[in-house]
Amino acid sequence: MKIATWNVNSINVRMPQLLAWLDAAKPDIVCLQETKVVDANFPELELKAAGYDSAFTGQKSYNGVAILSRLPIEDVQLNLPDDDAESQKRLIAATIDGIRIVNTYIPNGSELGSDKYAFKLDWLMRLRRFFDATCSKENDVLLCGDFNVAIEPADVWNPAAWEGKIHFSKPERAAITFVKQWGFRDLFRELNGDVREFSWWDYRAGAFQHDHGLRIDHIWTSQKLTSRAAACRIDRSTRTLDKPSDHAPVIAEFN
DNA sequence: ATGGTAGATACTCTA
Repeated sequence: MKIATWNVNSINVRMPQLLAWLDAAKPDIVCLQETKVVDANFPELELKAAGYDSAFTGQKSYNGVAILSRLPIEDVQLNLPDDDAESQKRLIAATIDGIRIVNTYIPNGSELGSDKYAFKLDWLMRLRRFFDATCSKENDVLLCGDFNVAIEPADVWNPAAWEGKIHFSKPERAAITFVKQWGFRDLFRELNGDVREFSWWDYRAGAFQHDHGLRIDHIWTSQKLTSRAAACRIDRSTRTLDKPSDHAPVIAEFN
């Protein structure tokens, strides 16, 4: 069982790359973020023709998340429980092959002290409450997506320069750690030790060419599911393509 | 010191 997460930064722009990548990487389940399309325009039929069912929730221009799967998608849940119809589309959950999959596009936060930063911290508290209220850590649970937070220094190309900046400030790291303490393991660290690999590189200033990146795209698993994990890796190949997403896919394999 | 690029939209915002 192969499960991947990828912030595609517009599914419309990335569709040719997504289809080619599905064909090459052959994941069973893919969680997408920043689809940037309303539901009426989601390319459901093209993905079905490629062998994937989909569940999605999107909005115009910003945000938007989707789950693609070769196996049946059950018990789809959209948004956090206290969201309303106007809320930003940042969470979709579903059960596939007995695994509760929770796909999130955690708010960027813009800059420390901003309204968006406060929204990010609050969103993370609400995400923790979502797990307390709706999931059991005795089950197979997987949380993945663009977390917009680097957890530890090894997740940052220049930790000294990034300390206290957006994506690596102490309040963000404390808030995401509180989510983790629900009962998750960071699967990439669990399986790869202290290696320095990144999942996102800014489009500007040749960041990818210099490997000036952050590891902000994550796959976290409950203890039960962690024990089935065989591999977790970041697929940098998509970042070398013409007109790439700024994020690379992260792929986990389970026995 | 506050640029650099990309995407969607509509003459700017978000990342």
